[in-house]
Amino acid sequence: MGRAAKPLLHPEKEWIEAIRETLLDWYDKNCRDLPWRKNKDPYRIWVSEIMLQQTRVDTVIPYYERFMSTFPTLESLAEADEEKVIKAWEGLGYYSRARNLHSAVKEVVEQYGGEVPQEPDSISRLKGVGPYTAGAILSIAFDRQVPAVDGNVLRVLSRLIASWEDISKNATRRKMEELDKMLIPEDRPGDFNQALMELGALVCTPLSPSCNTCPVRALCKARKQGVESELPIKAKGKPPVPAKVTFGWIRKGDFVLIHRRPTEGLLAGMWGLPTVDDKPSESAPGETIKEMMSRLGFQLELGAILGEMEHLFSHRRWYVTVVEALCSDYDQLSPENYHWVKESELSTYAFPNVYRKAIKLIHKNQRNPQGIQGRLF
DNA sequence: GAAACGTGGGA
DNA sequence: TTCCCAAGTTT
Repeated sequence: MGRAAKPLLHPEKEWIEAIRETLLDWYDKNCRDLPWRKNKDPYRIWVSEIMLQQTRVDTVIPYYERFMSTFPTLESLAEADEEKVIKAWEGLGYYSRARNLHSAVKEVVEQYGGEVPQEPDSISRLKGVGPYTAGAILSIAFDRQVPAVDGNVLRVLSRLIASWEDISKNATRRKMEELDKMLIPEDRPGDFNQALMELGALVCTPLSPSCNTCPVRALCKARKQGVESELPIKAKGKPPVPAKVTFGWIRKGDFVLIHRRPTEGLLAGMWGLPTVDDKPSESAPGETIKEMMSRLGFQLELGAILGEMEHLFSHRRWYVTVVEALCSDYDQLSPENYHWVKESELSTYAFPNVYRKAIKLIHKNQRNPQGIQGRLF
């Protein structure tokens, strides 16, 4: 029995009407001109919604433009090789989104004649389409009266009704979906859902919300109670788990060796530098090279330690040692499993940001070799 | 329910 | 530097 139980279940009729009118009016005047708002092509909306998962609008825009010019239609994406799809996604992160989207689009071609299904049950069965994305596509592209509750909506609604429920909980999202259902007007479901999100992105921001310019400030219960900066309640996530890894730096002339990462786990199936998770028992560089040899399937000798760096993922903290590994017989390498790429091309492979950092580090230490004496980690 | 899954920006 | 976050889904 939270403090918000009553308003969640019984919002006043007048309040609902006022929220609808004010928010839609505000949205008409303030909605941003975004590339996926050019028309209501469900495919265009779909791609944008997948890219926008856990990702900022400004980050998505250039990827979206590039992706849409590479795969302008649902059919063109369905026909594409996965390699090409991943390539177009490279740098955006959460790569299973791209794989799931590709597989779901193929399913739409095979099972639904290329038409994005308009029923909640059908669209929700597509890979990568969860409750939010299903609601977003259905309401925005097809004007179906379906809730689309994302982080923005959770925050905005929590403040509007002064809910103290933890928005990181699944149960809270489901309750907010019920509330959203009651709010969505029959005539403009897509615009209303987008208005809620737009308000969250532009006005009702996580930190220091701009209540003085908020169109619905007079209707906001958190504002009325003076608790807008305390809401929403969100349980803190766990800090990234630290781990030590080694990158192998294997050169042949001007080229560097990359191989395909395992098909499961972090950066699954992406091309990258040979990477070994350092277990405590084999944390010495020599042991790590042995591990790398068995991974790659050919002889290697330990070279110099080229540098050390830290990289932070949302859920993992990497302490990276870059080790030069020497190969005496390059001809034994089969081209299906390995690629030789120019150092300058390396940053176009996943994960580019880490490799840019690594290359910079290597160059710095080559200019200043006495800088690296041994392992710091 | 909890953990896994990326990246880049801002305070 | 460090932490939090941004239009979540899958296992």
